[in-house]
Amino acid sequence: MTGSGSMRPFEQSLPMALLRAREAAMCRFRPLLAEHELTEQQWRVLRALTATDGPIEPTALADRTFLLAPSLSRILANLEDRGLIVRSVATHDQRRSLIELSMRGRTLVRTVAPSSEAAYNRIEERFGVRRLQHLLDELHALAQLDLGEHP
Amino acid sequence: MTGSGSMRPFEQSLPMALLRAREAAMCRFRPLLAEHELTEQQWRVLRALTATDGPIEPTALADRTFLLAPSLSRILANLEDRGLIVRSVATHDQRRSLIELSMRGRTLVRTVAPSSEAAYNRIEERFGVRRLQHLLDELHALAQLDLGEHP
DNA sequence: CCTAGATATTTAACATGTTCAGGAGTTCGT
DNA sequence: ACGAACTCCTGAACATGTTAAATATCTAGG
Repeated sequence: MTGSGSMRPFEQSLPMALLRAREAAMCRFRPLLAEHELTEQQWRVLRALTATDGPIEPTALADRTFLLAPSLSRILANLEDRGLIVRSVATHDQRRSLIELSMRGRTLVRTVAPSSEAAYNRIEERFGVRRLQHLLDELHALAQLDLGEHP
Repeated sequence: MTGSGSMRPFEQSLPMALLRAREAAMCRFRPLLAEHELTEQQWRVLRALTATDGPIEPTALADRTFLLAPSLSRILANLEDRGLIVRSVATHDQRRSLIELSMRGRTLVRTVAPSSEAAYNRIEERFGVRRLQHLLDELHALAQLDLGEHP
Protein backbone atom coordinates (compact mmCIF):
# COMPACT_ATOMS: atom_id res chain seq x y z
CA MET A 1 0.00 0.00 0.00
CA THR A 2 1.08 3.59 -0.35
CA GLY A 3 3.03 4.64 2.66
CA SER A 4 1.42 7.85 3.85
CA GLY A 5 -1.98 7.16 2.40
CA SER A 6 -3.24 10.74 2.41
CA MET A 7 -1.46 12.33 -0.52
CA ARG A 8 -2.76 13.06 -3.96
CA PRO A 9 -1.98 10.54 -6.70
CA PHE A 10 0.85 12.76 -7.94
CA GLU A 11 1.17 11.45 -11.49
CA GLN A 12 -2.14 13.15 -12.22
CA SER A 13 -1.45 16.38 -10.42
CA LEU A 14 -2.12 19.53 -12.38
CA PRO A 15 1.47 20.78 -12.68
CA MET A 16 2.62 17.37 -13.94
CA ALA A 17 -0.24 17.17 -16.42
CA LEU A 18 0.59 20.62 -17.77
CA LEU A 19 4.24 19.65 -18.04
CA ARG A 20 3.52 16.44 -19.93
CA ALA A 21 1.11 18.12 -22.30
CA ARG A 22 3.57 20.87 -23.01
CA GLU A 23 6.36 18.43 -23.67
CA ALA A 24 4.13 16.45 -26.03
CA ALA A 25 3.41 19.62 -27.97
CA MET A 26 6.96 20.97 -27.94
CA CYS A 27 8.68 17.80 -29.08
CA ARG A 28 7.21 18.58 -32.48
CA PHE A 29 8.85 21.98 -32.65
CA ARG A 30 12.23 21.48 -31.07
CA PRO A 31 13.77 19.49 -33.93
CA LEU A 32 12.58 22.05 -36.46
CA LEU A 33 14.12 24.89 -34.51
CA ALA A 34 17.31 22.95 -33.80
CA GLU A 35 17.98 22.76 -37.53
CA HIS A 36 18.44 26.51 -37.40
CA GLU A 37 20.34 26.55 -34.10
CA LEU A 38 17.36 28.07 -32.35
CA THR A 39 15.98 27.24 -28.94
CA GLU A 40 12.34 27.40 -28.13
CA GLN A 41 12.81 30.64 -26.18
CA GLN A 42 14.89 32.31 -28.88
CA TRP A 43 12.12 31.47 -31.32
CA ARG A 44 9.53 33.00 -28.98
CA VAL A 45 11.53 36.23 -29.01
CA LEU A 46 11.90 36.28 -32.77
CA ARG A 47 8.19 35.63 -33.24
CA ALA A 48 7.26 38.37 -30.81
CA LEU A 49 9.49 40.78 -32.70
CA THR A 50 7.83 39.76 -35.94
CA ALA A 51 4.41 40.38 -34.47
CA THR A 52 5.20 43.98 -33.64
CA ASP A 53 5.48 46.86 -36.01
CA GLY A 54 8.53 48.81 -34.94
CA PRO A 55 11.13 48.49 -32.20
CA ILE A 56 10.03 47.23 -28.81
CA GLU A 57 11.45 47.57 -25.30
CA PRO A 58 12.83 44.56 -23.42
CA THR A 59 10.23 44.86 -20.68
CA ALA A 60 7.37 44.66 -23.13
CA LEU A 61 9.14 41.83 -24.89
CA ALA A 62 9.49 39.94 -21.62
CA ASP A 63 5.76 40.27 -21.02
CA ARG A 64 4.81 38.96 -24.43
CA THR A 65 7.26 36.06 -24.44
CA PHE A 66 6.64 35.18 -20.80
CA LEU A 67 10.36 35.26 -20.10
CA LEU A 68 11.94 36.64 -16.96
CA ALA A 69 14.14 39.69 -17.39
CA PRO A 70 17.47 37.93 -16.69
CA SER A 71 16.68 35.17 -19.17
CA LEU A 72 15.64 37.64 -21.82
CA SER A 73 18.77 39.65 -21.21
CA ARG A 74 20.95 36.66 -22.03
CA ILE A 75 18.85 35.67 -25.00
CA LEU A 76 19.04 39.16 -26.49
CA ALA A 77 22.81 39.18 -26.06
CA ASN A 78 22.96 35.88 -27.91
CA LEU A 79 20.70 36.98 -30.74
CA GLU A 80 22.58 40.24 -31.08
CA ASP A 81 25.90 38.41 -31.35
CA ARG A 82 24.41 36.31 -34.13
CA GLY A 83 23.21 39.39 -35.95
CA LEU A 84 19.54 38.42 -35.77
CA ILE A 85 18.40 41.51 -33.90
CA VAL A 86 19.47 45.14 -33.65
CA ARG A 87 19.56 47.08 -30.43
CA SER A 88 19.38 50.82 -29.95
CA VAL A 89 18.87 53.14 -27.02
CA ALA A 90 15.62 55.02 -26.52
CA THR A 91 16.13 58.76 -26.90
CA HIS A 92 13.65 59.85 -24.24
CA ASP A 93 14.91 57.41 -21.58
CA GLN A 94 18.50 56.23 -21.67
CA ARG A 95 17.70 53.24 -19.47
CA ARG A 96 15.52 51.62 -22.07
CA SER A 97 16.74 49.91 -25.17
CA LEU A 98 14.81 49.22 -28.32
CA ILE A 99 14.92 45.85 -30.03
CA GLU A 100 14.01 44.99 -33.58
CA LEU A 101 14.72 42.24 -36.06
CA SER A 102 17.66 42.66 -38.40
CA MET A 103 17.38 41.77 -42.05
CA ARG A 104 18.95 38.39 -41.29
CA GLY A 105 16.48 37.91 -38.45
CA ARG A 106 13.52 38.64 -40.69
CA THR A 107 14.83 36.22 -43.28
CA LEU A 108 15.31 33.51 -40.68
CA VAL A 109 11.77 33.91 -39.38
CA ARG A 110 10.38 33.65 -42.89
CA THR A 111 12.42 30.49 -43.38
CA VAL A 112 11.31 28.74 -40.19
CA ALA A 113 7.72 29.94 -39.93
CA PRO A 114 6.13 27.59 -42.50
CA SER A 115 7.26 24.35 -40.89
CA SER A 116 6.44 25.73 -37.47
CA GLU A 117 2.92 26.55 -38.64
CA ALA A 118 2.63 23.12 -40.20
CA ALA A 119 3.55 21.43 -36.92
CA TYR A 120 0.96 23.48 -35.09
CA ASN A 121 -1.69 22.77 -37.68
CA ARG A 122 -1.05 19.10 -37.30
CA ILE A 123 -1.68 19.22 -33.58
CA GLU A 124 -4.79 21.27 -34.18
CA GLU A 125 -6.03 18.83 -36.77
CA ARG A 126 -5.42 15.75 -34.65
CA PHE A 127 -6.89 17.16 -31.49
CA GLY A 128 -9.72 19.04 -33.12
CA VAL A 129 -10.00 22.77 -33.66
CA ARG A 130 -13.02 23.29 -31.43
CA ARG A 131 -11.65 21.02 -28.74
CA LEU A 132 -8.30 22.79 -28.77
CA GLN A 133 -9.96 26.18 -28.56
CA HIS A 134 -11.92 25.06 -25.52
CA LEU A 135 -8.73 23.79 -23.94
CA LEU A 136 -7.03 27.13 -24.57
CA ASP A 137 -9.96 28.92 -22.96
CA GLU A 138 -9.74 26.73 -19.88
CA LEU A 139 -6.00 27.22 -19.61
CA HIS A 140 -6.50 30.95 -19.87
CA ALA A 141 -9.11 30.84 -17.13
CA LEU A 142 -6.76 28.86 -14.92
CA ALA A 143 -3.95 31.32 -15.49
CA GLN A 144 -6.22 34.21 -14.55
CA LEU A 145 -7.46 32.43 -11.45
CA ASP A 146 -4.68 33.25 -9.04
CA LEU A 147 -4.17 36.90 -9.81
CA GLY A 148 -6.25 38.18 -6.93
CA GLU A 149 -4.46 36.38 -4.14
CA HIS A 150 -5.47 37.15 -0.61
CA PRO A 151 -3.74 34.76 1.81
CA MET B 1 -7.33 29.89 -42.41
CA THR B 2 -4.56 32.40 -41.94
CA GLY B 3 -3.33 33.39 -45.33
CA SER B 4 0.20 33.20 -46.60
CA GLY B 5 2.64 35.19 -44.55
CA SER B 6 0.51 35.89 -41.50
CA MET B 7 1.38 33.89 -38.42
CA ARG B 8 -0.67 32.56 -35.61
CA PRO B 9 -1.46 35.07 -32.85
CA PHE B 10 1.36 33.65 -30.73
CA GLU B 11 0.23 34.87 -27.30
CA GLN B 12 -2.54 32.29 -27.50
CA SER B 13 -0.48 29.46 -28.88
CA LEU B 14 -0.82 26.17 -27.06
CA PRO B 15 2.72 25.95 -25.65
CA MET B 16 2.46 29.47 -24.27
CA ALA B 17 -0.96 28.78 -22.77
CA LEU B 18 0.37 25.66 -21.07
CA LEU B 19 3.35 27.59 -19.77
CA ARG B 20 1.24 30.38 -18.34
CA ALA B 21 -1.21 27.99 -16.72
CA ARG B 22 1.60 26.00 -15.19
CA GLU B 23 3.27 29.10 -13.82
CA ALA B 24 -0.02 30.27 -12.32
CA ALA B 25 -0.36 26.95 -10.55
CA MET B 26 3.26 26.64 -9.47
CA CYS B 27 3.61 30.11 -8.00
CA ARG B 28 1.45 28.77 -5.16
CA PHE B 29 3.84 25.98 -4.37
CA ARG B 30 7.26 27.47 -4.89
CA PRO B 31 7.24 29.68 -1.77
CA LEU B 32 6.11 26.77 0.38
CA LEU B 33 8.90 24.56 -0.89
CA ALA B 34 11.48 27.35 -0.69
CA GLU B 35 10.92 27.54 3.05
CA HIS B 36 12.42 24.07 3.23
CA GLU B 37 15.16 24.72 0.67
CA LEU B 38 13.39 22.52 -1.85
CA THR B 39 12.90 23.10 -5.53
CA GLU B 40 9.87 21.93 -7.42
CA GLN B 41 11.82 19.08 -9.00
CA GLN B 42 13.36 17.95 -5.73
CA TRP B 43 9.88 17.83 -4.27
CA ARG B 44 8.65 15.75 -7.20
CA VAL B 45 11.39 13.22 -6.46
CA LEU B 46 10.61 13.08 -2.75
CA ARG B 47 6.91 12.64 -3.46
CA ALA B 48 7.57 9.87 -5.94
CA LEU B 49 9.73 8.09 -3.39
CA THR B 50 6.95 8.44 -0.82
CA ALA B 51 4.46 6.93 -3.24
CA THR B 52 6.48 3.74 -3.66
CA ASP B 53 6.83 0.94 -1.22
CA GLY B 54 10.48 -0.01 -1.28
CA PRO B 55 13.61 1.19 -3.09
CA ILE B 56 13.27 2.25 -6.70
CA GLU B 57 15.72 2.52 -9.58
CA PRO B 58 16.66 5.90 -11.06
CA THR B 59 15.23 5.00 -14.46
CA ALA B 60 11.82 4.23 -13.01
CA LEU B 61 12.07 7.37 -10.90
CA ALA B 62 12.82 9.46 -13.97
CA ASP B 63 9.71 8.10 -15.66
CA ARG B 64 7.45 8.89 -12.74
CA THR B 65 8.82 12.35 -12.10
CA PHE B 66 9.09 13.22 -15.78
CA LEU B 67 12.70 14.26 -15.34
CA LEU B 68 15.49 13.54 -17.81
CA ALA B 69 18.23 11.24 -16.60
CA PRO B 70 20.94 13.92 -16.35
CA SER B 71 18.70 16.20 -14.32
CA LEU B 72 17.68 13.39 -12.00
CA SER B 73 21.30 12.39 -11.56
CA ARG B 74 22.19 15.84 -10.25
CA ILE B 75 19.10 16.02 -8.08
CA LEU B 76 19.83 12.67 -6.47
CA ALA B 77 23.40 13.74 -5.74
CA ASN B 78 22.04 16.86 -4.07
CA LEU B 79 19.43 15.01 -2.01
CA GLU B 80 21.97 12.39 -0.97
CA ASP B 81 24.39 15.09 0.20
CA ARG B 82 21.61 16.52 2.31
CA GLY B 83 20.84 13.15 3.81
CA LEU B 84 17.27 13.06 2.50
CA ILE B 85 17.68 9.86 0.49
CA VAL B 86 19.76 6.71 0.73
CA ARG B 87 21.36 5.03 -2.23
CA SER B 88 22.42 1.41 -2.58
CA VAL B 89 23.56 -0.78 -5.44
CA ALA B 90 21.31 -3.47 -6.85
CA THR B 91 22.74 -6.92 -6.13
CA HIS B 92 21.68 -8.54 -9.40
CA ASP B 93 22.96 -5.70 -11.62
CA GLN B 94 25.80 -3.50 -10.45
CA ARG B 95 24.89 -0.78 -12.94
CA ARG B 96 21.62 -0.04 -11.25
CA SER B 97 21.23 1.79 -8.00
CA LEU B 98 18.32 1.75 -5.62
CA ILE B 99 16.93 4.89 -4.08
CA GLU B 100 14.78 5.30 -1.01
CA LEU B 101 13.88 8.00 1.46
CA SER B 102 15.98 8.32 4.58
CA MET B 103 14.36 8.92 7.93
CA ARG B 104 15.06 12.63 7.56
CA GLY B 105 13.54 12.56 4.08
CA ARG B 106 10.37 10.92 5.35
CA THR B 107 10.10 13.46 8.12
CA LEU B 108 10.55 16.33 5.69
CA VAL B 109 7.82 15.01 3.41
CA ARG B 110 5.42 14.71 6.31
CA THR B 111 6.27 18.27 7.27
CA VAL B 112 5.72 19.81 3.84
CA ALA B 113 2.85 17.68 2.55
CA PRO B 114 0.00 19.37 4.45
CA SER B 115 0.61 22.87 3.12
CA SER B 116 1.26 21.48 -0.34
CA GLU B 117 -2.06 19.67 -0.24
CA ALA B 118 -3.74 22.81 1.02
CA ALA B 119 -2.42 24.84 -1.89
CA TYR B 120 -3.66 22.23 -4.33
CA ASN B 121 -7.05 22.07 -2.69
CA ARG B 122 -7.37 25.78 -3.00
CA ILE B 123 -6.81 25.68 -6.73
CA GLU B 124 -9.26 22.80 -6.99
CA GLU B 125 -11.82 24.70 -5.00
CA ARG B 126 -11.52 27.91 -6.96
CA PHE B 127 -11.52 26.30 -10.36
CA GLY B 128 -14.07 23.64 -9.58
CA VAL B 129 -13.43 19.97 -8.99
CA ARG B 130 -15.38 18.74 -11.99
CA ARG B 131 -13.95 21.39 -14.25
CA LEU B 132 -10.42 20.62 -13.14
CA GLN B 133 -10.93 16.91 -13.68
CA HIS B 134 -12.12 17.57 -17.21
CA LEU B 135 -9.09 19.75 -17.84
CA LEU B 136 -6.80 16.99 -16.58
CA ASP B 137 -8.49 14.53 -18.90
CA GLU B 138 -7.99 16.81 -21.87
CA LEU B 139 -4.35 17.39 -20.99
CA HIS B 140 -3.85 13.67 -20.72
CA ALA B 141 -5.45 13.16 -24.13
CA LEU B 142 -3.20 15.82 -25.62
CA ALA B 143 -0.11 14.21 -24.14
CA GLN B 144 -1.10 10.86 -25.58
CA LEU B 145 -1.79 12.35 -28.98
CA ASP B 146 1.68 12.48 -30.44
CA LEU B 147 3.01 9.13 -29.32
CA GLY B 148 2.32 7.34 -32.58
CA GLU B 149 4.14 9.72 -34.86
CA HIS B 150 4.28 8.76 -38.52
CA PRO B 151 5.70 11.60 -40.59
C1' DC C 1 36.99 -17.28 -21.73
C1' DC C 2 36.75 -13.08 -24.41
C1' DT C 3 34.99 -9.57 -26.82
C1' DA C 4 31.36 -6.77 -29.54
C1' DG C 5 27.14 -4.74 -28.62
C1' DA C 6 23.53 -3.22 -25.42
C1' DT C 7 22.06 -0.91 -21.08
C1' DA C 8 22.20 2.17 -16.65
C1' DT C 9 24.12 6.00 -14.97
C1' DT C 10 27.03 9.92 -14.94
C1' DT C 11 29.71 14.02 -17.01
C1' DA C 12 30.15 17.74 -20.02
C1' DA C 13 28.60 21.81 -22.28
C1' DC C 14 25.50 25.16 -23.29
C1' DA C 15 20.98 27.55 -22.54
C1' DT C 16 17.29 28.81 -19.51
C1' DG C 17 14.63 29.27 -14.79
C1' DT C 18 14.77 31.64 -10.50
C1' DT C 19 16.05 34.74 -6.94
C1' DC C 20 18.90 38.36 -5.32
C1' DA C 21 21.98 42.15 -5.83
C1' DG C 22 24.07 46.08 -8.33
C1' DG C 23 24.84 50.01 -11.81
C1' DA C 24 22.82 53.54 -14.45
C1' DG C 25 19.11 56.73 -15.55
C1' DT C 26 14.68 59.11 -13.96
C1' DT C 27 11.32 61.22 -11.22
C1' DC C 28 9.70 63.63 -7.49
C1' DG C 29 9.63 66.33 -3.25
C1' DT C 30 11.63 70.06 -1.05
C1' DA D 1 19.38 72.20 -7.71
C1' DC D 2 19.76 68.10 -4.73
C1' DG D 3 19.11 63.64 -3.03
C1' DA D 4 15.86 59.82 -1.84
C1' DA D 5 13.13 56.55 -4.07
C1' DC D 6 12.01 54.34 -8.11
C1' DT D 7 12.64 51.90 -12.69
C1' DC D 8 15.22 49.35 -16.43
C1' DC D 9 18.43 46.41 -17.29
C1' DT D 10 22.33 43.38 -16.35
C1' DG D 11 25.37 40.25 -13.47
C1' DA D 12 25.92 36.57 -10.19
C1' DA D 13 24.86 32.15 -8.23
C1' DC D 14 22.66 28.01 -8.15
C1' DA D 15 19.43 24.50 -10.17
C1' DT D 16 17.36 22.40 -14.11
C1' DG D 17 16.46 21.41 -19.43
C1' DT D 18 18.62 19.39 -23.31
C1' DT D 19 21.75 16.95 -26.17
C1' DA D 20 25.93 14.38 -26.83
C1' DA D 21 29.60 11.72 -25.09
C1' DA D 22 31.93 8.95 -21.48
C1' DT D 23 31.98 5.26 -17.89
C1' DA D 24 30.82 1.06 -15.87
C1' DT D 25 28.36 -3.08 -16.22
C1' DC D 26 25.83 -6.66 -18.30
C1' DT D 27 24.58 -9.99 -22.15
C1' DA D 28 25.21 -12.65 -26.07
C1' DG D 29 28.31 -14.99 -29.77
C1' DG D 30 32.25 -17.17 -31.15
